[in-house]
Amino acid sequence: MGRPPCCDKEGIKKGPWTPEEDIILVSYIQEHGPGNWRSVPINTGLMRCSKSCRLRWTNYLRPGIKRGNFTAHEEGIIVHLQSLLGNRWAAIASYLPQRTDNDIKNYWNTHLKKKLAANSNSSSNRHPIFADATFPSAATGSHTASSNSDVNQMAAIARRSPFADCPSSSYASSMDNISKLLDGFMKTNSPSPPPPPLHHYDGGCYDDVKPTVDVGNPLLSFDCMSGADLDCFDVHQQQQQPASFMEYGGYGGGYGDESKQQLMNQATPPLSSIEKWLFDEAAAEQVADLMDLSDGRQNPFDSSNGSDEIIELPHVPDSAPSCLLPRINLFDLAVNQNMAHDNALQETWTPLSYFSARRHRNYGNLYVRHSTILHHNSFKLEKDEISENDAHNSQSDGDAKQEGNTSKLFGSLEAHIGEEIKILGAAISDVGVLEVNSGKDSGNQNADFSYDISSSPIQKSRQSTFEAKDAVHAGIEQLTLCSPYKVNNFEAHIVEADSIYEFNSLFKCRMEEVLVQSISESSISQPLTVKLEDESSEPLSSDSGTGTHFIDGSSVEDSDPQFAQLNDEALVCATSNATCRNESIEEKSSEALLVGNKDYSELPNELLKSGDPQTADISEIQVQVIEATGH
DNA sequence: AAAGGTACCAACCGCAGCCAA
DNA sequence: TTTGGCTGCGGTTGGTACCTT
Repeated sequence: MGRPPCCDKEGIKKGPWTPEEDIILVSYIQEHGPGNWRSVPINTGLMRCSKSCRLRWTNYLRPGIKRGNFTAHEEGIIVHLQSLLGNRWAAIASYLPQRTDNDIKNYWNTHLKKKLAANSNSSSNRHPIFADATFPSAATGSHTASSNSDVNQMAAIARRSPFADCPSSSYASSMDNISKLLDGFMKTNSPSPPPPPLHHYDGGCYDDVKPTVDVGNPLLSFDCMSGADLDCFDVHQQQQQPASFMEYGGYGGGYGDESKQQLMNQATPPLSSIEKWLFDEAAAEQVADLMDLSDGRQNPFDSSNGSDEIIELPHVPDSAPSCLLPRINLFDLAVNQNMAHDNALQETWTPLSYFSARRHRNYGNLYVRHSTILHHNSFKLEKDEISENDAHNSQSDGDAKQEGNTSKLFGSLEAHIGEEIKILGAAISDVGVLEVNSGKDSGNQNADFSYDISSSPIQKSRQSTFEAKDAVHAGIEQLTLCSPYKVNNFEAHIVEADSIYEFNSLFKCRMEEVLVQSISESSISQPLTVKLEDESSEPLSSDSGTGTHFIDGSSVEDSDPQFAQLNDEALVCATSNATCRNESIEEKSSEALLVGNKDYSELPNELLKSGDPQTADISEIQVQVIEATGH
């Protein structure tokens, strides 16, 4: 009868997860996919219950999660949905794919609730948009779940929202593309079968989720209840809503017009006006503004703040100091080996990971290609914390050839990769837009672009720079990411989006996937200790005899494979060179890979000019491959 | 500088529904 | 049909960092 217990109660570890536990879990899920949580602690050796593993993955490790720094738009959505749904955080989270229910719940309890309470004391300052609205009062139905005063207040506000005045949204079509992304990610990275038709993006890339919009969904029942009053809305606009919008909430996931048509032929519930308003960014921002929900915090990674300052990322002990260069090169994390090195440590390692992505910012007329080498020194092997058995179990599927490295791996991972996840995640969380395709096809000419890419400088430069090489998906923007260590195979991940905003979402998701993948694949399957060549050593590439390698590329496409080749050569070298593995790495000078394009020489200068001790020495900059084109 | 208070959030707890054995 | 594990969900707690006095 029943199933065997997922885990014994005794010996179960509680409390905060350690970075090495995270890595074990991530690498396991990377290989097997999420689900079957009962087997996770058994197969990985994690002393955690399955529930804890699931929560850790769902709320923290899962790709595509955006953490912290809720935008005013998100705040508006949360407030509005909370007023409609009550404390149904999972349902609310389903409308914010990058946020977890736990995160939203915490944010509500710690921020929004207080702001609403404060706002309730000054309700006379309500924005005219509410005061003048004549929205029907249908939301007083039983589906308005919450009973607290905050909710009632917000429900009252919601009832008076001016849906009809809001322009159409691009938000929901983002969900459509995220579904595509999800599908692509499943095909590419998971051995699991493709998801069944009724899936929608849940902020992660695997999870099966119940359709959010169903018969009992208050957002729909709302309209049903208030149908008599719908005449006050722009029904025509509703009818013209793109199919992708209709797919939101579990009806999406298909590719192309054919799939969309099929989906349209399904029993798709009518789009409610409240949804239109809900997903409309402008409207949500209005809500946020008028509710004065923003606490004025400024996202340090938000380049829209107009700052050109170099942002220092939190320093991780024993790890490489990092900084961000807004508007210039968000992903080039400058490294100072000296600061990171600790001679007292007996075992050190230097994983050479290549994190490459192309990214075009729509600020400053710069097209920047980002390549980062994360260079670690002096990582101590914490044998007390991670047993060899743990390490072995974490690789239970075999990889005997890597067995000699496992203890080193998990010892080395320590806090650093975990922190790296956070740092890069933070950087990823507010990056700009990647490549933008220029064309528009006839099929999309009527698409309601919330951002007119045809008039953007991005598009113009895109035409001159990338048109020849990249596949053209007319009418869309296109993002191409090169997964680390797969550049030679060039598994390009092409994501299509209908707007700049979608690109942001998709890019964030994809980059985090790439990051996880790079950790799982490169750090685990690749040797962990990479001896960097100093200037007197044998060069890694025949391109250079000095140890400094020049990638001569006239374009991003040219330099990218060269860079990857050099990177792979470095790894091969480390693999074949046994002396690279277990010796303490003494002070090694770095190699600088400089693009042979004078236009790229400015970033190191920027770093030098910065006066930042962490970045001032160009010899400490591992790699700078940057391209600025056009303009 | 130290102590106390507060804010934040990751993680746990417990419940309910689902479903496999 | 029954049993009990799995999963999703919302509420709560405990630890840590920050702030105030």
